[in-house]
Amino acid sequence: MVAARGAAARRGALLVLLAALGSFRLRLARAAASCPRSLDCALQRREFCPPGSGACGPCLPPFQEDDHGHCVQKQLSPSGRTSIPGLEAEIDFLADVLARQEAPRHHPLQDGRPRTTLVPGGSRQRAASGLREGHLQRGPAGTMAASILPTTATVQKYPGVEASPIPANENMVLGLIVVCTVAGISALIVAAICWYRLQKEVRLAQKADYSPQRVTSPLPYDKISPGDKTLAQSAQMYHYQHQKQQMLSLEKHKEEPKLPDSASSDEENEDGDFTVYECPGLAPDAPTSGELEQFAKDLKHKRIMLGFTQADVGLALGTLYGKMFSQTTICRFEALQLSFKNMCKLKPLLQRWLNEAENTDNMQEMCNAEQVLAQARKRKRRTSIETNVKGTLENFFRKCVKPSPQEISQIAEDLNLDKDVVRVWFCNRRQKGKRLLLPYGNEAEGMMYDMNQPLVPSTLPIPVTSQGYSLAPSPPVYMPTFHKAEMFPQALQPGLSMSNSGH
DNA sequence: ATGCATGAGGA
DNA sequence: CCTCATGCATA
Repeated sequence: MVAARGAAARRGALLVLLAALGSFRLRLARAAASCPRSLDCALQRREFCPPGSGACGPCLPPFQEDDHGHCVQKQLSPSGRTSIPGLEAEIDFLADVLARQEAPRHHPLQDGRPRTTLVPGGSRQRAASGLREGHLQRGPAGTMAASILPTTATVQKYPGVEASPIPANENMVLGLIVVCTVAGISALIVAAICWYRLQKEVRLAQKADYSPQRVTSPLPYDKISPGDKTLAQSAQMYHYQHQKQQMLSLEKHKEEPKLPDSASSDEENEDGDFTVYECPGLAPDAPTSGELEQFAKDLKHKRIMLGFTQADVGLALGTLYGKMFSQTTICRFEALQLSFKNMCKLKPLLQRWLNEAENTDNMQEMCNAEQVLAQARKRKRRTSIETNVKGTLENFFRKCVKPSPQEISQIAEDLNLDKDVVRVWFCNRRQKGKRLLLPYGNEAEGMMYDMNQPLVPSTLPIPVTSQGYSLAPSPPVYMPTFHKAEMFPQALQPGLSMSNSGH
């Protein structure tokens, strides 16, 4: 049984590695697309240069720089009159043959150019070497290149051979030649394209394959690539993560600030769920709202420039600092949708990641995979609440943000929902409301932060961030007036269910 | 990007 | 039971 588990675990680890590899390639390709130069260039420098900066250096042989400073493949460039020397030579050759047929006796060669030498061969040679390297993907490209190229070669001979015995049908021969030429050209082009793709793949694969050996991450577990070891170590990692997390959270005691003006003064004391101010002293760096926002924007921008996804970042945080985060969290961070306190807590980590990601060439810290084994518990299936029901809930929420258990039961009954679902819905709705309600008005009265930054009208209750997403979209954001809920004590009589449409 | 869910920690 | 931080699943 233990053996079986080991084998299964190994399989799992392998799968995960494969998946990671796949995503890594994808990312590379994505990043490459944004690189104004060639993929080769980027790979050589092991980074992708930002568009506009000429940091990539000159284009490499198979590419050529165009007017916009992009590296393009010569064959593909539409204006590229320099395209494929081999092709032109072949065309010339065919033309010669033709000419010789038409006027065999007259002027054997109109010009003295020795034009038979075909191609310096760059393209084909490279294709061959590419094939040699790429045993993995040789399938389609390999067979194509192998079968098509010889074909063109043989085709070229035919005109000469056939044409002399049949001098009469010159038109036919001409047509044949044209057809063959066209076929040859297109075959060459296809082969070139295939070769290019193949090359790309091969390089990516190589890069990805080498990477595990170069990885050096601060954690002791990162040599892990062999299966079993991975698992054992990830288990350790888990403990480590939790411990570290707890330590982290212990050392920070910043509190979420209350939004300064809008909401009247003293409601919501019975629950005290807003702690009013943050304590100034304890945060290591106490970012201001402006800083946070700026940082979030920065992070997003650079992350994208570097070709990472939000999930990558979350995973990388795990391998870098032992605390992993989901795509969701990174997303919410970038969108400033976390509580101020939460933002403050996450910022240093992300800051560190950003530095790391910018200044280091090994971009695969995130290839670690441990999320699999963390998946053990069964989760309640997500209940999807219908829109109209949601509307009703919203109505309830407007009247009372925190219904009592009885009220919750009542609502649940009315809406034919599970009580827990309703409860959780209210919890989440409150959470959301709070998020929307107080963006980052952290400058609690005492400390006015830098006034030179008109970034966010953080004193306003309406969250409008400079990122352009207005957080008050179609559904009118119900600013929960966090009153004591006494206005709605007995409101939940059975008959009250609005839209008494019955069920 | 978001909606519903979980779980820790706090009364 | 709540809040809060966070995540899976999905729109």
